[in-house]
Amino acid sequence: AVMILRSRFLDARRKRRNFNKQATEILNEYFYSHLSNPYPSEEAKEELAKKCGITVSQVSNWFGNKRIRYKKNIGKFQEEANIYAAKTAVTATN
Amino acid sequence: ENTNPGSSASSSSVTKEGSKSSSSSAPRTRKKRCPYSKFQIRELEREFFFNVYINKEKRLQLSRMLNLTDRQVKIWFQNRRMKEKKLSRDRLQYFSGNPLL
DNA sequence: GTCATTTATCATGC
DNA sequence: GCATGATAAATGAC
Repeated sequence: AVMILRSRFLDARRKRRNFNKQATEILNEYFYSHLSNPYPSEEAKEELAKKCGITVSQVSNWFGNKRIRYKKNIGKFQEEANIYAAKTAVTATN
Repeated sequence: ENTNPGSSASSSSVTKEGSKSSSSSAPRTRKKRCPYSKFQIRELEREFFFNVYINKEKRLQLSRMLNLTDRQVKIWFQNRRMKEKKLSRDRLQYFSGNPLL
């Protein structure tokens, strides 16, 4: 029984499960409100991880994937960018 | 399986890439990531089991046997140590009171 | 040496 | 069939 669990998490790697919608909202909010420098500090990562209910490593993975996939095709994310830009436009005026 | 451009098994390929180009062309294109073969991984893991840190002598020996550059073997061990550390962190968090499941 | 990262690849979800 | 999260090579800061 324990052995099964152990071998389960050792390569728990690619048993991918999508994040819930709320977590994705939080991550996208941060990403698009820091689009000029989308590199959260270690402290910011921990806070995001806590709010999203995921690990810090998962936060790092998400930002890594997001940065390169955004850069690779900005047009595809334009609509998404506009949505979150309007939602967090306040930060620019602070 | 593993196509490693620039390194032939039998030829006496010299240390580095030949084109240092006195014409000062420095494109320095990033080397394309090429996944290693099953055999290469097995041998690397075998050595990693004995020694998490590999010395220069065994490194050169391994690189020749696996048809990889000395730098590739060195970097593989660096990445492998980071992977081990991450696995330890995951293990720790899994067995303590933070399942996050 | 570590370590955050970039990039391509992998494996899965849907 | 791509979107998405995680991992595997490769680079660079320090």
